[in-house]
Amino acid sequence: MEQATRRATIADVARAAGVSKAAVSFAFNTPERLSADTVSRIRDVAAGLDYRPDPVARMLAQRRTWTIGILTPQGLDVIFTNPYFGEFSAGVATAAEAAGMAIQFISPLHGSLARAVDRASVDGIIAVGLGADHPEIGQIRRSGIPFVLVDSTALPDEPAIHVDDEGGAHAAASHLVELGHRTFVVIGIEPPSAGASPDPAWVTSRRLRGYRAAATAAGVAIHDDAVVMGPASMEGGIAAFHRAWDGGLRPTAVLAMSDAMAIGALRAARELGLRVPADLSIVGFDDLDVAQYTDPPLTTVRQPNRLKGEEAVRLVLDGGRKRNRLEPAQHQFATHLVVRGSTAVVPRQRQEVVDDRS
Amino acid sequence: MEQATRRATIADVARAAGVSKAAVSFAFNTPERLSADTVSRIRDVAAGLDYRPDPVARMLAQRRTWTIGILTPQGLDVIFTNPYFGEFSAGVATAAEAAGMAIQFISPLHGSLARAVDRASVDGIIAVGLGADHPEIGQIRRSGIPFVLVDSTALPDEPAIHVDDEGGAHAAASHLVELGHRTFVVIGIEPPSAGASPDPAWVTSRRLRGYRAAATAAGVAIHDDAVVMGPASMEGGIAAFHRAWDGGLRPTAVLAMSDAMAIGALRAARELGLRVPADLSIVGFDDLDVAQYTDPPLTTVRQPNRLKGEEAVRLVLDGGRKRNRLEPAQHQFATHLVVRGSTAVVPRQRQEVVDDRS
DNA sequence: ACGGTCCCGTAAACCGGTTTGCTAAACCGC
DNA sequence: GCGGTTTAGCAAACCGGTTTACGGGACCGT
Repeated sequence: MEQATRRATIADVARAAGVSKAAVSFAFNTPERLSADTVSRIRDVAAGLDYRPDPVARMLAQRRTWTIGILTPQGLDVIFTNPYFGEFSAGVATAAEAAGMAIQFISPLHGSLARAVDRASVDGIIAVGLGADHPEIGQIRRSGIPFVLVDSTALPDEPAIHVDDEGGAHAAASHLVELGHRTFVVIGIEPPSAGASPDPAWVTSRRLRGYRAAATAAGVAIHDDAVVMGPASMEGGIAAFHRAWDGGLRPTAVLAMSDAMAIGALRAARELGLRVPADLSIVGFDDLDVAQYTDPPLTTVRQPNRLKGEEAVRLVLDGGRKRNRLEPAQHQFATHLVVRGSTAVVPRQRQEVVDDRS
Repeated sequence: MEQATRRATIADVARAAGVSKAAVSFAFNTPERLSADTVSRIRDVAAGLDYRPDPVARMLAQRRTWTIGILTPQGLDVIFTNPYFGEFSAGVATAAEAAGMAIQFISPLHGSLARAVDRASVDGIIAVGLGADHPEIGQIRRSGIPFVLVDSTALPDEPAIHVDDEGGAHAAASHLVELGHRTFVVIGIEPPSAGASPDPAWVTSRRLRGYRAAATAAGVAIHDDAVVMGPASMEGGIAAFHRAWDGGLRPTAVLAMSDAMAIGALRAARELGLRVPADLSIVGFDDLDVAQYTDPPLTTVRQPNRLKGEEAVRLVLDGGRKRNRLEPAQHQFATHLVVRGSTAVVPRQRQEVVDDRS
C-alpha cells in the first residue's frame, strides 16, 4: 500500500547522510567546495531518497525565479490561437530555453492586468503591444525588474524592439502602385482598448503612414473612409472586407495589416465571387508560416517574428535598462516585401464590373 | 534621482503600521479576524509603501503555487505554432483563469523532460500525449501531485481525457465509402519517439482501426503501404502525400489524421494538378478553426479541442486521483463528422477502374 | 466581585532551500 | 616545532511570507 509519502527535503538528506544542510546544498550547486567523496556520498543518499530540491524554496532563497514573463493585454485564449503570437512566442521559448529560463504568460486576470502582474514572479518581462505610457508598464518600471517593449513605442532610453512598419507598408503599397492599382482599401488592426483615440504611435498609424506615403507619391490618396478596422484575425478580416464592400467600396487592391486579416479578406473576396489576384490583389503583413500555403500564396511584408522573440529574451537577460552601453537598447528589424501569388496587375475592365451594383 | 529601491516587505509594512507581521497578513487574507479599522489602517499603510506580497514567498508558505502545468514531449517552439495545441491550451487557459490559476508549459529542457518536470512548480499536471507507462508519468505519480492524461491511454483508475477516435475515424471513412470511394490513402501521425514500435494505444493506431473497420464493412482493405506517416503539420502533410504519390498510389480519397496534415495534402494535391474535391476527396481530423476557411472548406472529424482543455483543468483541480467517486475519472468525448467542401462523389472515370462490384 | 466567552492582536514556528562567516584539522615551507 | 595558508564542513542567519497557539482586555450574566 503505497501512499503519497512526503517528498524528501534537504534536511532529510542531510540527516541520512550525516552531514549538514549546507553540505547537501553544496554537493549539488558548488561541488568543488566539498571533497569528492563526500559529494558522491551525498548524491547517492539523495538519489536513494529520490530527493529533488523544491524549486519554490530555491527561488525564494536565491531571489531568482528563472522565469521570464510575456506580458500582453489580450486574454490567453486569443494569444494561443493567434499564429502571430505563436511564432513570436516560439522565438521567445527557443532563446529562453537556451538560457535555462522558463516562460510565463502574464495576461489579464479576471479582467485586470495589474493584478496579473502582481501575481507573476518573473526575473524579466517582455511586454508586447503595450506602450511606454501604459500604467502597468509604469508599475513594472518602478519595481526595477528588467523589461523590454515589443511592437510599440518606448521611452528613448528604454530597451525596445520593433520593426520598420512604415518602410514595410511603403513597400507593399509601392508594389501595388507599380502593378497599376489606384483604388485601395486598407484593413487595419483596431486598438485593444476601443477608445476612439487615434494614437499616432499605434501600429495601425505607423503602417498607414507608409501606405499613404507610397500612394501619395503616385498621386493617389487613401481616404479615411477607405480604411476599415477590426481585430487581427481571419474573422476580423472577413468582417472588415464585407463592411468595406457593403459600404460601396470597390477597390482593385487590399492592403491588410496582418496576414490573418489578409486571409480573411481572401475568403470574403471569394464569397463575393472575386478572383484573387485576377480581380483583386491582396497584400498582407507579417509573413506568417501559413502565408505560403494559402490559395493563392500570399504576397506579404515579412517581419522576423521568431527572431523578434529571441532578441527580446536577449535584451531582457542583458538586464534591460542597464545593459552594456555599446549595444543599442532599441532594436529595429528591417521588413521586406515577399511577392507571391495574391497580387497581379490591375484588371483592365475593372471599372465596368464595379458600376453594376444592385 | 530615483533608484530601484528594494521592494517593501511585509515586515516593513508591519513596522510602519505599528503592528505585527501576522496582522498584515490577516489584513489581506483574513480581514474578518481583525477589527475593521485596523484592517483599513494597515491597508492604507501598505498602499502608501506600494507593498505587494511576494508571490514566491507566499507559494512556499502555503505550499501551493496556484499554477497548473501542461506537460508535453514536444518542444515549446512546435507547441506554440501548432493550432491543435493552441486551441487545447486556450481551453485550459480559460478554465484555469476562472479558477484563479496560472498555467505553465512543461516541455523538454535541454532535451530532458525529466529535468523540466523537476524544475516545474505546479499544483497539478495535464499531460498530453504521454502514455501511462511513460517514465515521467511514473515520476509524477510517485510525487503524489494530481494529474490527468490527455489523448493517450491511462491506467484504468487514473483520470484521463480522450475522444472517440475510433468512432470518428469510422464516420470519416464511412462517409467516403458512401460517396463511392474505394481507393484510400491514410496520412497518419508519427509517434514522437521514432521507435518502430507499433504501439496499439497510439492515436494513429486507434484511428486506423476506425478507418479500417468502415472500409472492411464495404469490402475494401486499406493495406499498410497505403498508410504514410509524418509529423502533424502542414509540411508533414505535404511531404506525406507526395511520398504516397511518388510511391505510385493513386487514391480517390485521403484520410488524414489531423487537419494540419489534411491542409498540407490539399496543397500537395493542388501542386500535382488535382482538383479537390472533383478529382480527390480529403477528410481531416480535429476540426480546427481554420478548417472552415480553407479552399475548399475542409470536411473533417470534430473533436472538442477547447472543451477538452477545460475539462482537464476541472479534473486536475478536483484532485486528480482522489476525486469524487461519483464522477468518472475517465472522460471520453464524442466525435462527429462535419461535412464541408473537400469531399464529393468519386470521379467517374476513376470509378470504373475500381468499381467492379456495384 | 467572579468566572466564562469573545474579540483583537502578537510571538514564534514554519515552509525548504542558499549563503555567510567561522572553526578545526590538514598541509606547508623553513 | 611553528606561524601561515588551505581545505572541508558546520551553524545559523536569511529569503518573505503564513499559520498556530496563546494572552490580555472588554463584555457578560449572576
